[in-house]
Amino acid sequence: MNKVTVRQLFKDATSYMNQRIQVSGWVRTIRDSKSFGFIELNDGSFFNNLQIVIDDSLSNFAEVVKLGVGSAIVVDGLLVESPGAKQPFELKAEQVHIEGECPPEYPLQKKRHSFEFLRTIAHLRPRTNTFSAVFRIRSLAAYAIHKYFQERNFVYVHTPIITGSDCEGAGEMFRVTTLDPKNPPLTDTGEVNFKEDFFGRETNLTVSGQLEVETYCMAFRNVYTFGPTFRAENSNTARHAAEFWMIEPEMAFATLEDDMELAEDMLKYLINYCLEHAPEEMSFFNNFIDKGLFDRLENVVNSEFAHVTYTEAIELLKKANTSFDYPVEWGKDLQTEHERYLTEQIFKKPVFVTDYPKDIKAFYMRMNDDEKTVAAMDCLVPGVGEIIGGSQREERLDRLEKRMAELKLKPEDYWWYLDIRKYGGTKHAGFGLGFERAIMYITGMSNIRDVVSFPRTVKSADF
RNA sequence: UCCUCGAUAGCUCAACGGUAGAGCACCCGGCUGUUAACCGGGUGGUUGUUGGUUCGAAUCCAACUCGGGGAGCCA
Repeated sequence: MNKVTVRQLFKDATSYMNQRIQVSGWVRTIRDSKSFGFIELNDGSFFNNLQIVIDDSLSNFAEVVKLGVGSAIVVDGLLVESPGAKQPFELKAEQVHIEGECPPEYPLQKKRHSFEFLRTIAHLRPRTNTFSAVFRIRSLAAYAIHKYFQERNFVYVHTPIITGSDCEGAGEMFRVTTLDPKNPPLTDTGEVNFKEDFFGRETNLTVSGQLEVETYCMAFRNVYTFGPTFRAENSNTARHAAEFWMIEPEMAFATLEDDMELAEDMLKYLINYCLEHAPEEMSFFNNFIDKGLFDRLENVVNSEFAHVTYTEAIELLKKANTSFDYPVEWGKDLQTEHERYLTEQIFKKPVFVTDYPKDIKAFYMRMNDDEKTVAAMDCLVPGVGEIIGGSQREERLDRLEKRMAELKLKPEDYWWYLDIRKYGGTKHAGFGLGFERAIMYITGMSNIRDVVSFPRTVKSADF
């Protein structure tokens, strides 16, 4: 028997029309009458279901009709054109083999469930329309990111997950240790003695691969990391997870302008790739998750991103005919409401805000000639706000050391990072894109917990 | 961490100080082209936890737990 996936059928129905084929998958719903019935079968290969027509000529008709939603079956039958309006073709079953029954207590019903409930059954939710679509997009997007960078000869660098650099400054870290928490070895002064720990020092899960990837940038010119990162921040929002993936490209001999060009181009490529390669899923999101999704994505893909300096943005916000909850003032970071006003009301498209005051940005960002601002950029998009943050890095050793001293960072903790400036340093720039936030933006899903297979958030690490 | 809303049947919700209910799911029956199938009947509850107020609490109060939305921090 010719084994076929539902994807093959939908992509090339004519090759299989009026042929005897075998499909296998899971029952999404059964509608039955006295002597015939219909099964909606999803085989995982494609977003849409295949309609199976069954009748009492089947030896096990009575048994098949009683199958619960979620049952696994293998069907032999004839592919025919469907008289029904909702599907182009259907499979007239000649034999239905029951692989795995699904009892009535199966939590998924054929009606809509709340996302909150589905989070409690994260092991079953990929079987629903929404999560099937989300995780196929997530898979495609991950591939598209590699494809984008590989086609441009960026080298993929696996930066470490366990890191000994405890001062990346990007947030609270998760400790990695094999010491017994009830009885740790102590030093003479009564502190925990990490010299006796597995690595002989304090180690943590990485909060960013940037510092490490910068070192490979000085060897391969254009590089990127794409992997998990961890933040032990007590952030309780729909946009934060303790474990998330980041894309961090880094380019040598590049300026902030090159950096923004890359960010804009990559974002557009990513969106186009998903629209092109998962049209069924994307239409589903546009119809059922976020009615304005296509308009928003097309606006991003077809517009030149706006550019504005932080200082100009402050002026624009001060002139804005709106009262903000937080005051607009040069030197203070832009609040969420300010960012959204800029991108949604003033520019109505993605916008790069550049050249922030040095005091609200990281130590490694390149000092501008005005000595007050640094060559940083945030990319703000309508609907979400900040999606990308990047900068040109400070390549001048003396300036970097001076800045670190101001911030009371110990040079010995960064000896290898400073070496990069010492030995053939060049100007370079990069950015970080939160993968989950990109997926949220592309799908219209509004909670990060619903774009991660098994999300880890504050007080929650089930599965 | 702060503000705010919420937790009632397997799911989605109603009942707002006086007998805990509906739709869906599930079970039984009917139906020869359904598509969130339809029609009839039925099963299903320690009202998140603990304590308090009251003749009486799902309902009012307090604490806790968990969840939603917003904010901070950020990606």
